[in-house]
Parts: sequence; structure tokens; C-alpha cells
Amino acid sequence: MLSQKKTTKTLILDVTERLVAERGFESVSLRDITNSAKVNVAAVNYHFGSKDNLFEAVQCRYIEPINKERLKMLERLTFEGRVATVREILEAFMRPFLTVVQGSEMSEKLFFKLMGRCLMDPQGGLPADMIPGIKKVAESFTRALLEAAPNLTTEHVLWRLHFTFGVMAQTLLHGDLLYSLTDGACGDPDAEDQFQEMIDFCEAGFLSEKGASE
Amino acid sequence: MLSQKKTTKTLILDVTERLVAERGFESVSLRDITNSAKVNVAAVNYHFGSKDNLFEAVQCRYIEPINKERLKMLERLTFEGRVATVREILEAFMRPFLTVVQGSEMSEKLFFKLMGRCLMDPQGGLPADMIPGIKKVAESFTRALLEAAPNLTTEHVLWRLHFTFGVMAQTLLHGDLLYSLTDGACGDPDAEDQFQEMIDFCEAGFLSEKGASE
DNA sequence: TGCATTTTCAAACAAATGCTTGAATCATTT
DNA sequence: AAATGATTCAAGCATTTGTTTGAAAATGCA
Repeated sequence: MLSQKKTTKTLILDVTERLVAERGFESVSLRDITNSAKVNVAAVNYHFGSKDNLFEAVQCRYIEPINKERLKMLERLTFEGRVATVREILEAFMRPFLTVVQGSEMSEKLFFKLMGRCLMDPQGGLPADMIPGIKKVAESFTRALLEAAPNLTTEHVLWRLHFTFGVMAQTLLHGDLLYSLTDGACGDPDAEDQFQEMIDFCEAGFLSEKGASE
Repeated sequence: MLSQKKTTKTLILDVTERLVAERGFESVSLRDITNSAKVNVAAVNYHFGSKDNLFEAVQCRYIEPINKERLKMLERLTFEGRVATVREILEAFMRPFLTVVQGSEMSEKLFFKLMGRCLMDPQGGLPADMIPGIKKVAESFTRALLEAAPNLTTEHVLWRLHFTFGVMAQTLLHGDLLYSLTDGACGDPDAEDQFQEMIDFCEAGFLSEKGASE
């Protein structure tokens, strides 16, 4: 059946990711979760083993699909030895946040906040089983960017990927701030618009000739 | 006397900012602080009133001087109607982190981490008496950037300042990550170098013609 | 149906949390 | 020295924290 009753386990997961998105990992207690989900406290330890494990599950749930989607997009770009542009690569790095949110039942705003927290707060270090995936992403994108901008040293590509990461995390976590801060003067923060703004900014940053080997 | 014994109050402040830099606000307890400072638990409430007040003091201690220095640098740039360049303005926005750390007795690494936390974790919302200063900085820099890049709309300047903020926070908080991650292949993260890399990246991002009114 | 497994529940656990108390100690001034 | 105010201290406060327990309820299977 399509609309079967939610199991306790996924109910806990859903409530947790909502609370974490709103308040951050460190500010969410087990009681906050179980009260909000109308579930017994012991259920968390029964289904997940511990609070830490629950938080790991929350972190993996979307980050893993996003990393897979990133690699898939990148692979398509570099298919049969084709050299992708910096802009295309950055798009492959960022757009998966937009595509994956549509497969979830969270609102865009909450989803982005949750992702921002996962990027900035990685609870107790990154979950161990996520690390290989992350390394793969970092390596693949670094390599692709080196080919796309051959006048940049590895060092510079790493730095600029690092900066791109900062732009992304900041926008995910506080992308709604600009809108509320300027009483809407800064335009409706439509996700696709924000996305294009980020790409514009980071592409230009990447292609800067300053400091590049001339 | 120049080298008088540290008062309990500043001792607490020093230990707190070290622990917060290392672990983040939410993960530091009163006992962590008082044990590490070899001071009675009650001393915190006696000298600061509450844990929240102590954290506010930690946040204000350096951010306020930094914001003052930012405004001073900006004012010097725009003296007598002179129009500053985007690069000069970005430098005025970021360099104060470098100048203020030299006046402190913290290590650069810890200081940057602390600043990153203050920017990303603002504990319980920003301290009330910091908000006017922050607004002043935001307004002044937005105005200056609008003059420096007259082809950009207010909307775009706000977005790009926002992105610049992300680059800065990410680098402050995780600037050491790149170094350790690549086993030093990414070069010694000398603060001045990092600083120039950030400026290069953000200047180019700011000056991007994509999306600007042509 | 009856049995076995899975899931839920109220209750309690020890540990840690921020904060307060009232007496003791220190410093400064008269 | 005496008195006054500022500071330190051990001890305890009430809550909240994550986790465990053992019995009840629900579920799946024979």
C-alpha cells in the first residue's frame, strides 16, 4: 500500500531532522524528539542504539544520495574524455541539493538548513561510513577542476574548492536571512535564483587570474 | 605593574575562549571551564552573572574591536569622497581579523576558530549590544561596495557580501583542515597567504558580470 | 487458536547540567 | 587593630541529560 502508516523508526527520523534543522544538533535532546514525535523515550535506543547513531542516520540520509548524484553528474560531464567547464563542474557540485530536496518530503527551507548543519556541525566528526564517499567526491572534483582550469595549481584548486564549500554552507544555513533582514528588499529567495547567484560568484572566483601561474 | 597576576575574571574568560574555540559553544560546560581554570564553580556566576553572560562576553571581546577596525579602515579608504575599489573594501572587511589577533595572546589558529564559531554559532542570537555595531558595518560596506561596483544592484551586492561572509567563516573555522587533509601538500596555511587567496576569490566573485545589469 | 518474536511502555537509573547558599578568607580603608 | 567590602570556597539545590529495565502489548506465524 502506498500510504501505509509511518513506522516508529522513520517517525523518529523525520522529527529529528526537523528539530535539528531548526535548532542544530547540540540543542536537540532525546526528550525533545520523543515528545514531539509522541513516542516513548526508549524507542530511540531500541531502534537506533543510541542518540549518536540516530544523529549519524540523520546525517547520512540525504548527504549520501547527494554525493552519489554529484558523481553521476560529473561523470556525465567528463564522458569519453570530454573536458568540462568550471561552471559545469560547479553546477554538478551544487545542484544535487536541489534535486534531492525534491525527492524528500521536507520543505526546501528546512532541508537546506539541515544540510548546512551537516556541513558545518558534523556531529562528533563525520560518520565513519560517509568518509569514503566524501573523499571520492573531493578527489573526483579536484581532478576535474584541474583539467578545466589548467593554469591553476593543485594548491589553488583546493583553496578555491574550500571557498566554494563556504559559500554553499553559508547559503544553505542562512539563505533565508538576507530575505528577512532586508524586509524582502533582496527579492524572494527562490532556490534556483540563489543557486545561480552562487554559481556566478564561485565561477568567477575560480577563474580569477590573480595568483594563478601566468 | 606590568605582569600582575591574572584576575579570576580574566582567567575564566581566557579559558572559556580557548575551550569554545576547540569544541564550540554548546559543548563547553561550566565545570569544563572551572576545572580547566582551577577556579570554583561559583566564580563564574559571581563575576559574570550567568553562563549566557559569560558567553556573550567571549563573543564581544574581539568582535567589537574587529568591527571598529573595519569601519576605521573603510573610512580611510573613502576619505574626502574618494571611491575605493572592491578589492580595497574587501580587504577592509577581512584584514581586521589579522590585526586584532596580534593584539591578543591567543594563537592564530585558536583565534580564527573562535571567530568562526562566533560567526556561525551566534549563541542564543547575537548579544544585544553587538547588533548596532554589526548593522553599522553591514550598511557602510554595502554602501561602499555599491559605489565601487556601480553596475551591481543592491540585491547583488547583498548576495555577494553574504557569500564573502561564507568564505570567511569557512576559512576561519576550517582553515587548518586543508593543510592536515592533504598532509601538507597544500602548503603551510600562513595566515597572510590564506588572506590573499580569499581576497582574490571574493574580488573576482564580486566583479563577475554574470547577472549584473549590463 | 497458541506460541514466539517484535515492539511499546512507565519507571527508574546514574551522571551531568546551571545555579545558589552561607560561611570563610582576603583586601582595603579607617 | 578594627571594620568594611570584595572575593573564594565546599556543599548542595532542582533539572535535565542519555540510557536501561522488565513487564505489557502488539504482531506474525504455526
